[in-house]
Amino acid sequence: MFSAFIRKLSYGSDLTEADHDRLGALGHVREIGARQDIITQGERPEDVYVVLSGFAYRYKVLRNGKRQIIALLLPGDTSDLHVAILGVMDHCIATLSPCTIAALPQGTVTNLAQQHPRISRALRWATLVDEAISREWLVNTSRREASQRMAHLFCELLVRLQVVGVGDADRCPFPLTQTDLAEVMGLTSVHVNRTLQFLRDQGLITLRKHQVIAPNVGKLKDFCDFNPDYLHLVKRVE
Amino acid sequence: MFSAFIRKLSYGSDLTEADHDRLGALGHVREIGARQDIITQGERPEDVYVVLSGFAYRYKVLRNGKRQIIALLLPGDTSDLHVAILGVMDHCIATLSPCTIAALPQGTVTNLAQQHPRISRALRWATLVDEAISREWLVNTSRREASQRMAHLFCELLVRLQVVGVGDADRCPFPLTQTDLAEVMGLTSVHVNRTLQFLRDQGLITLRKHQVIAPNVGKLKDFCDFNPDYLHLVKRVE
DNA sequence: CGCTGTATTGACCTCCTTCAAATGCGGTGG
DNA sequence: CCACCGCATTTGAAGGAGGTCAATACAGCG
Repeated sequence: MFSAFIRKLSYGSDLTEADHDRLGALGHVREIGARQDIITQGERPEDVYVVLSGFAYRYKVLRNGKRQIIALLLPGDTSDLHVAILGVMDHCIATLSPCTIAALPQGTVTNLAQQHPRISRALRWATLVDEAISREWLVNTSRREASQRMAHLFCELLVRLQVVGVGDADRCPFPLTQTDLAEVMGLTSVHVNRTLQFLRDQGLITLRKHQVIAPNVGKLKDFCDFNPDYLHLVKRVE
Repeated sequence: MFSAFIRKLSYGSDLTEADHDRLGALGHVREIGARQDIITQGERPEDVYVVLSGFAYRYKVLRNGKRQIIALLLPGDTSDLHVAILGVMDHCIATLSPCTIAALPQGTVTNLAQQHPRISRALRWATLVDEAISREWLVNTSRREASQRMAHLFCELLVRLQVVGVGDADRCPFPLTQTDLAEVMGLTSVHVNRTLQFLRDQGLITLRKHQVIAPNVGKLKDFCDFNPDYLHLVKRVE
């Protein structure tokens, strides 16, 4: 049940079997339906959340009603580990598809990190990767036009999901509607629709039945100049 | 010399006088000229950098030559505290104006955090704020049009600089050229120029002699719907 | 006083938005 | 099995925000 979480963290640190066991027996696990808020802006978070299955996301709403999805939380991803320090959430986290979520009390995480250096390292690594992804998204929305921007997102998803054992090298689940996708990409849903048609015509991406299929992943990566370095997935050699 | 750093961290934790002293005697300080790379993509960072004076920034370059500025590092800001974990930089850090920079060996930071819980807390707070800013920038470029986007940046800068005692409530140094500003905003320099004219005509912002002046800060904040919560500058009450 | 980099302007183009309507589709109840 | 509902996708037409290219003005500096 925690396999995605453990698989992901393994990229950040050489975890032992004992570490796996510790990570696999954490917190209070529950199922949450699709499109439910887990925590909202202004709230004071008590727990750290780990997505065990399903897609969740972070978002912000502007006063004019526009929404922006800031991050996708895939299986293995967590909400902010130290978030208690900030006191109050400056954005919301919600589910996109039905999710399995583990809620760990802040103290559990702190203890775990203090007592087990490899886990501590893995968690800090995960935090840094989240930041790196956030930076890449900023570049993506600022400097790539719609079609490449969207292709880049799909490349990222394919890699991130592959890491946690979801989907395949050339296909993966994708529970977002085109409207959701528009809120990720900083576009309108109309333009998302047209861009998807373009990508399909080019043989780059097909979106069907809540699944993304990339007939030719190499071509897709070339098209958007995808460089996965920012995901920091290389097994470290020290 | 470390006053900006200490002032900033004071917002994240109740530092003692002793903590101030510890923070004020750190690392190797040097002056760096304007527009110098401090560390570049692909490099393996040894040190953590603290900006003591001047403006620095993070940026990424795409293969098509387009650049995007991902973050501004103002006095008191640091490069990534745990960056050694990632191994390799996925972006560059460079100076914009002449800067005073302190370079702390990774180990110094780790020890400091381990031995002094208040400092540890302050540093983690600073990291979280950086992330929050990054998220807000994503929203800003994705969902606000040029004039509001730019106004929002200036609001943020005024607040952040105020915190570290640089500038004034309605004015602050601004060493960016319009081309730099374009790379921050995800626009072209031509459009930045026209947008600045618009903002000036509206009496919102004047940019002169490497200084930003906001004749009416309230009006500016209203114009772009600025909500400083994401900077998490409220002194905590626990 | 000339040089170099930055700011400014104009004309034109295109990517993306807006608004509104039409089509498709999965699920539900009869 | 079909009719219907609500939601998601698709399409069209028109407009606007911002990009591109290229020339000009300006300012700081040696």
